[in-house]
Amino acid sequence: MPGIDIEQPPELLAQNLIGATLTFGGVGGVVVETEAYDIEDPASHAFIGPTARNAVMFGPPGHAYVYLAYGLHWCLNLVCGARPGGAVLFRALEPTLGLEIMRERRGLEDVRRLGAGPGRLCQALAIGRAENGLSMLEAPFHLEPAPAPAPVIEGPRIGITKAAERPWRFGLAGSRFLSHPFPTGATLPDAPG
DNA sequence: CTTTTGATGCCCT
DNA sequence: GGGCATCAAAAGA
Repeated sequence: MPGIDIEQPPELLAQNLIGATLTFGGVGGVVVETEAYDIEDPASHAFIGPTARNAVMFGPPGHAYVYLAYGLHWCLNLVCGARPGGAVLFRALEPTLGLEIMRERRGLEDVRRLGAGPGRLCQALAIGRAENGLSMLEAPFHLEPAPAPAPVIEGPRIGITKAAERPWRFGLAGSRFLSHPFPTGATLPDAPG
């Protein structure tokens, strides 16, 4: 069975999602930036245990955990199956499918910013409250593994105050569609230098 | 390029 | 009531 292996810890799943293709309703692109969150991680919504808001994170793996950040922006996560409370936040896409639709949703804009950020990504794909709890392994979602191992870089996560030093942010090396640049020189051991 | 700040909804204690 | 896994616009360099 080809497909993303969701039965792995979030920090590995997050790396393996780099270079994958994510679409929703036929609109989307290549995943170029992710972050991992874990139940033992003070920065994670799952850290405090199951609540009404984070219930999806403790449910079936492969489902979408969608939450509202700062009262304005939706953020999309994939629940992983290695253990309860783990998930991967999709932080940036390189738009490849439905470019004009994404442009309309976000207003005429630079292609590089259509999906560069968790809030922008959700606005471009029209993902919101209604998608919370849906399986990302079935239509209208489509998640396709990277055709070949992608060169991945890692760095500290963004926009959090707790455990901010944890290097659980991952990006496609050299991509021009990241939400924010990575620290120069930051690479993974198997990445080309 | 950088830093700063306002908008805004909901969850938890 | 406090705090937040964000974004865009504005202003300075």
